[in-house]
Amino acid sequence: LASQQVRWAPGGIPRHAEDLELTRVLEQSRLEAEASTDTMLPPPRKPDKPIKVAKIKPIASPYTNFCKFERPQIVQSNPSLASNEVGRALGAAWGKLSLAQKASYKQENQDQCDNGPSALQLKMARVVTPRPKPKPPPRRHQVYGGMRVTEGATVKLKRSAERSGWAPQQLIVNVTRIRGGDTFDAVGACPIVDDEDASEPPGLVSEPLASIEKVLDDGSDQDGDHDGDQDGFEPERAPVQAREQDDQDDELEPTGSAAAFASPFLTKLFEVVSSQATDHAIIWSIRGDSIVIGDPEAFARDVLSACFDHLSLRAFVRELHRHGFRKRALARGQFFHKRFRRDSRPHTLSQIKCRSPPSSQQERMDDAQEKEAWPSRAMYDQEQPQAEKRSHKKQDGGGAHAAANRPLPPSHGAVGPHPRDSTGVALLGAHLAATKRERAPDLWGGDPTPDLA
DNA sequence: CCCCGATGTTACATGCAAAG
DNA sequence: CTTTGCATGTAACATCGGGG
Repeated sequence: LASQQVRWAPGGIPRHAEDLELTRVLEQSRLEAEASTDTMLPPPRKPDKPIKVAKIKPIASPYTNFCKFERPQIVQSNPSLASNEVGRALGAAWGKLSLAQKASYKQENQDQCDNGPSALQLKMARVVTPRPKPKPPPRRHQVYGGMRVTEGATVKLKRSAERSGWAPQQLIVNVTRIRGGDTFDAVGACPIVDDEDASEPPGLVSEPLASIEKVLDDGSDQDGDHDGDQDGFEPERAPVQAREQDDQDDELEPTGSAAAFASPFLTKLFEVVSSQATDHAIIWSIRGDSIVIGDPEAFARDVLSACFDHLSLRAFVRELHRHGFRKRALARGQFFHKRFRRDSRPHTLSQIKCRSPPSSQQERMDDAQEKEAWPSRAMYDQEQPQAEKRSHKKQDGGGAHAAANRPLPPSHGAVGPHPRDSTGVALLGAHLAATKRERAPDLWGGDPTPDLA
């Protein structure tokens, strides 16, 4: 068709008879194609894409904030720069900043977490239109005090001052759903206290313990057959139900002498978290399924030195990891383990196993024999991206980035020094390590940590 | 429309080795 | 066995162009 050099008049109308013939042929083939598709089975449906798991956004780094703010300005002043060149320019500009200037971006970053829009964000709002933030999910409140609560009710909550050490505060919330146990979801909280400075935006009633002060407006029936009973939850019976559940647990898993094998570290940790004397430093989360180190400095100063002999905060975190604890996403200083809960029993703690490196002679020999029996084991450990070992991470090994860092298999002659050493990356690593030591110390690890103990 | 690459930094997770 | 230091890997951040 292209060789026929069809000439079309403006408006798409062919000029000559040959063009008319061509049009007729094309139209006929179009009609035939349509007719054939009518009788054909529909094309096979594309396989459904894997369901994307919502990712929780971590805190943006100071450098990210810096780029967010500076990138538009660099692009505006140098429109000819490619995107990678802009990134390079950003890196150069970041390197020229003093520690104080970098810290200011970190401060902005912190503001972003604590107090809503920061000065930097407001400044950037003129450049980039921010997306509307999704409505925050209802907060879960723990209830004690034995007052009956129904869905739809408006209740007046009182923060527990004696446990949290915070100023007592009263709030009005709407109960949206009875969760069972001793918690319910609540929205629309607003402060009703005299202290105006203690105001807190709706929906941000958070954490520790709250007790029901008064049911202001019970939105459902009063005869007791409210929706909350669907879960079998009766707030005034909650303590009794908890005891009954504990008894059932005991029947299923008799304690026996198992408690004697619980790790001393876990036993101490459980005592510390449960003790009210250390509530200023470490507490249970509101659901009782994770520990919250609210004040790392106080925790290191008052708790670690007293209860964990010469254990620095960094080592404490490492010990948590060794026992299988995980950090809660987006929650600094909050760790959880499925068996380590406020309502855990001693035999439950004993089921938490500590991961130890092969320390004994026999274990070392076993390890060596295993490597000898299966020489590719070491290669497997290297070849297998850690993302595959960690079930919660991506399965593709990080794409080209991981492929670039992945060592060559032995068949490619990767015997002797680590391949990184031959690529100059080792020098880069040394440089990074040197620059890392110059950073401000971080109490949570990674950087040189003052041994507060 | 979607995905990938490029850019530098940070936080986090984990393995290994050494010392006590 | 405990504690610690060091090394390493990975994901995430924002943004644009290019390719399928």
